[in-house]
Amino acid sequence: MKFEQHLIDLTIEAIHSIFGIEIEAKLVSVQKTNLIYRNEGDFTIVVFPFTRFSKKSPEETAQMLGDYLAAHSEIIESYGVVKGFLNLRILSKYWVGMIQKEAEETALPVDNREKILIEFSSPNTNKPLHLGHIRNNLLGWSVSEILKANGHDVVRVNLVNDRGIHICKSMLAWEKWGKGETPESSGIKGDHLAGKYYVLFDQYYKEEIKSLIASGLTEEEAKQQAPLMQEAREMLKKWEDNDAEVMQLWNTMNGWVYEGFDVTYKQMGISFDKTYYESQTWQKGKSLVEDALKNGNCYQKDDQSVWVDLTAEGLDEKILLRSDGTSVYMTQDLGTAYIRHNEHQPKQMIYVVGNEQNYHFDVLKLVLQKKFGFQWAESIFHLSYGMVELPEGKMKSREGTVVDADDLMEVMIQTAQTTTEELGKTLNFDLDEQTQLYQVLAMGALKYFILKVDPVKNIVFNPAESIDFNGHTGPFIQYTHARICSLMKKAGESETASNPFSSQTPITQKERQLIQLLYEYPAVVQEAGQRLSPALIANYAFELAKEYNQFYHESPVLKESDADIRQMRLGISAFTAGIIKSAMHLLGIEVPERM
RNA sequence: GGUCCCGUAGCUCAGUUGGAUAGAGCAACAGCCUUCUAAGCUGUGGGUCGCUGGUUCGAAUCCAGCCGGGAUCACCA
Repeated sequence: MKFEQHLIDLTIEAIHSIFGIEIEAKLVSVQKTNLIYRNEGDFTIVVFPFTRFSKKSPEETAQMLGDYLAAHSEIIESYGVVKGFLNLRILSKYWVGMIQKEAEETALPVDNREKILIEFSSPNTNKPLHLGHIRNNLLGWSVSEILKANGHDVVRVNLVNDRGIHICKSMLAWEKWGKGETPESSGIKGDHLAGKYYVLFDQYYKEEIKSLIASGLTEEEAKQQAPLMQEAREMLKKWEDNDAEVMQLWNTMNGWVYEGFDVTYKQMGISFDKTYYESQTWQKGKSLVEDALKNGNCYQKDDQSVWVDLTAEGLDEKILLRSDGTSVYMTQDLGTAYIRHNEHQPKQMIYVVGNEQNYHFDVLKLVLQKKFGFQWAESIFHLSYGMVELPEGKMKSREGTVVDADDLMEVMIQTAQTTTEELGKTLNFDLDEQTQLYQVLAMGALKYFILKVDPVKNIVFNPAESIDFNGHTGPFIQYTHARICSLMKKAGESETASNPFSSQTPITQKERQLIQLLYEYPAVVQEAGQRLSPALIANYAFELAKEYNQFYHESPVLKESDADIRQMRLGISAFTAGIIKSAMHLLGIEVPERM
């Protein structure tokens, strides 16, 4: 920051001149003045570190420093001392100019052209998306938008887990109890249809286990020997052998699921640049492991299973190939990472995956790097996020306590509609506009609710109470934007000022705060990019909207007289609307022009 | 048990490289719509920043130990 730097330089000079001591810039702390003391300054210098050699009290030291700075800098209007804090008030005519220049200098790069791959969503094809996926998808989308805003070349990637025993269960159940039923014939969305049969499988499977246990088997034995499970395994085997009939069923059912996912993703407002399917990458992992076995970086046990030893790295031994030679989750992920890196050569590979898989990614990275010798594995970053839990505890798909993504979004839209109608906001909206608005508000509320929380934290989600439209919410910010739009419209085109901040215009305290906040936006986006944190953007947007609302209410009605002030306020409003729109875009949230 | 994460107001969350009297929203109470959108604004009440010690002029923030909650340590994905 140029402005802070100027004050730091000046302070170093002052210390040298007053006390005859050269100090390091590190010792000088310049910060925005705490809001409580804003009436006496814009910036604050902390003088405690100087008392060591000033041999005076903090107050006296601050006083001396203040005297010097006021005498030697033309930009300082006045200063005040509170304990060891020196508060500096900057002359308005300099303040606006400098803060504007600063913003230009920290402006976001248009082009950083670092290629960054980001994987998110990663669904299974045996059931529809749920609340957990919603957090994942929103995070992934927002982070990728933030990285784009920082000038990076972002590739959004989805990895569909389309093979394995889980989808075979759905297929088997459909063959047994639902043959002939299609999304068209039943009117059920494709992914929900697959999910229906997955649940059905589990029900009958449980019954089988129960009766087997009753006939004297242990629970373990029962689980293994249940006829349904054995049939599912056979089906998986047939799938791996490329059996024509099974493959056809697999293709059909997965096709239904993808159609269903498309609808959900569209409703969520997200999309991908590339979709990978595990059915197309799992073999690569297997061959990588086989190579490592030959090179002695993995080892084989007596039962033919293949392992990797990570005890030297402080982790455990990890299985990579089962005794029957088939691959496990880790094996597939190794292959996928390899293929992806070869295809894109990215500078960084981000995986948006829940924190329950922290260990998995530690292992993945270590194996690639230390055992397979791929230096690029360093570029793997696991963007880990906390679980979404319900008030009753964790969601359990088998107990039917999962919150379905489609259902939740539907409920949100209905709530948006009732709330809006109760307020009588859409009386002169036509039907299309109404539908559009409810959609935008509902998704805004949901997305904001999820994204405003730091990703590392778990979220407790109460479907009935959690999502509101008042207060610290997406709709509040959307509302602020809509109100500005309406204001600008009334003011008329001619008055949308291009350069609102003429240095002659007097500025109130509230206006200073708001302007300062507006110009911080690029820095916030940069930090959000470094920390991969949509929450930073979300909280900034709220603060800005709130600040604007206060400004709006404090400002007297704009009359035709006072053209300068009127012009400036309109300028601030237009500027605010622009930043809100941009910030919300980074969260994947649309802002309506009226609501 | 080992490793990792979390703990801030009744609830949901912010809290910058350590800085001033720890902030919002919700909920509660009291006000504000002849004037640019009241999904808003203003005010009141509400805190042992999990506990204890350490470093520092100064700790919610850094360090150590403990307490509480969660995740993970599968021939599941």
